[in-house]
Amino acid sequence: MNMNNDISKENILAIKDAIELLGGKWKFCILYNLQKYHTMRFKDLQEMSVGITPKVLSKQLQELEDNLLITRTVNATKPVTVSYEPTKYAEEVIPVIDALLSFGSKHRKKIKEKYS
Amino acid sequence: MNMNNDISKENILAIKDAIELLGGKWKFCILYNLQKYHTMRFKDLQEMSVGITPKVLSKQLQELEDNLLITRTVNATKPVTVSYEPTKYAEEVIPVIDALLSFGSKHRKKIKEKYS
DNA sequence: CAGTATCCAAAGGGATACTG
DNA sequence: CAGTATCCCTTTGGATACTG
Repeated sequence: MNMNNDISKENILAIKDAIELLGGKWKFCILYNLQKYHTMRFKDLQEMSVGITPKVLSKQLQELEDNLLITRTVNATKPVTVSYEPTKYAEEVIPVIDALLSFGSKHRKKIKEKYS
Repeated sequence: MNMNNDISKENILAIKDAIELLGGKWKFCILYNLQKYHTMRFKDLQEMSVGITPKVLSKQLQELEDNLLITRTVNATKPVTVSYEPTKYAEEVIPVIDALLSFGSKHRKKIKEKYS
């Protein structure tokens, strides 16, 4: 098995990087919501990501911000609100989300058929 | 924020399902290699997934098999060899792998530029 | 060759309560 | 509202050694 070519190795590294960046239980869902509604507040995201606790949501958002995928803006309202938005760079992730969504839907149908 | 529509909820569930199925550190790399070479032995996969231990590889393969994404075939050679192949159904995952690979490559370039 | 067995460390994630 | 603090549990994955 000839695996001694750089392209394969590069590709493997690219996939690993992407997964490291976007992996975990929540990030894709957060990005999906932000792409769909464009701007959301902390509370909105918490309600939409059913089951997530504030601590976990906070951490996911910080990591996404660190990776330049979202921006965080504090609004001078009373009480203070914070809005999150996807960056221009985050558009690069849309194809991944779409593909994941498409596969997930097919898979759910397949499972549904199996047990009906 | 109007999130009370079933489509959004369904989509979120689909994404969560897909990630649950394919998430983790190795599965996408394994599937990438299997799509590329079509058939691989345990040892090949271990060498290509640099750093993976046999125990972990074994578990990933079992989970992929349970989810109907790969097949496992024992060959009556001496010593015994085992070959893994992607199923027809696994073709549904290719778009996800491609998108992930594409994003990962762009991201690696972006990081490389940043620190050069 | 293709795994399994055992042990262990770290990361991820959740429950609950609290704060500016 | 938008988090943080603390505590804790489970899952994931890795090291090492061993087997048919």
